[in-house]
Amino acid sequence: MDKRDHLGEFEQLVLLGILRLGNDAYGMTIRREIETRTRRTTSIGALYLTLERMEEKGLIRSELGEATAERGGRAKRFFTVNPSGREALKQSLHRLRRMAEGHFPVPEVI
Amino acid sequence: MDKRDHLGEFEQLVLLGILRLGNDAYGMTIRREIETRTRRTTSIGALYLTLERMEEKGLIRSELGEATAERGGRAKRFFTVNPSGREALKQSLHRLRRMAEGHFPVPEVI
DNA sequence: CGCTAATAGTCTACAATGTAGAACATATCG
DNA sequence: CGATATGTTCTACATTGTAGACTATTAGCG
Repeated sequence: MDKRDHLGEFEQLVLLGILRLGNDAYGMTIRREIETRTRRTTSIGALYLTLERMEEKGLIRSELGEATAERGGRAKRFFTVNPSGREALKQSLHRLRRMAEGHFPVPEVI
Repeated sequence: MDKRDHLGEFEQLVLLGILRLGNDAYGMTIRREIETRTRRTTSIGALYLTLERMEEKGLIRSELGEATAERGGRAKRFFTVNPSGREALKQSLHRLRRMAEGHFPVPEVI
């Protein structure tokens, strides 16, 4: 029931970032997406560490992309949200919604 | 700009709980509100510690109520959300909204 | 070629938040 | 009084969040 699947605030943002980037979600783009949309700075280390931890928990998965294309270029590591990650996000937003409703219009989730 | 005012997930829930309880927000009721609305268990220690920390940060304030009324009863400590707490909550939900919009219908904040 | 700039990811150390549960306080009721 | 109910404090530790230096890899250019 209470599977200790609580997501931190940053984890929520990262999951949402991956979802919105679709098949182009890797470290750099996820970071850019979060910074431009939320106007909040993030350190690259914080991001990768969070990705790492969420992958260990099975919320997301990653696969190395082939070589590169443009200028600089180390192989990219693309991230995808797993069903359990989607579920955790859904639950997390749902809890927030239940607490906010009636006071703060809150999001319908998924 | 980026005042490191990031709220954790639990902090968001606690702030919302206080807001929704109005003038009857104290430890026990806040806890009950969160548990019944989100179906998530909380330890009493976690709650008070979070309240303590948010008060130190100036997000909320508290005042001791007079004696009691019913059965058992130690003096209650009532909590109120300060303007800065309201603002932090607003910003926090806004960030989430910006990341979710287009994918997850998200809350209009305040 | 060999160097520099550009893009991307790893590692380490530490701060802030989250979680539990026992202990303590205080009042009512029988 | 002692058992019971309500409420808060304290202590110890786990999980998340944050930074920034460091490493890796490739394109462009003299």
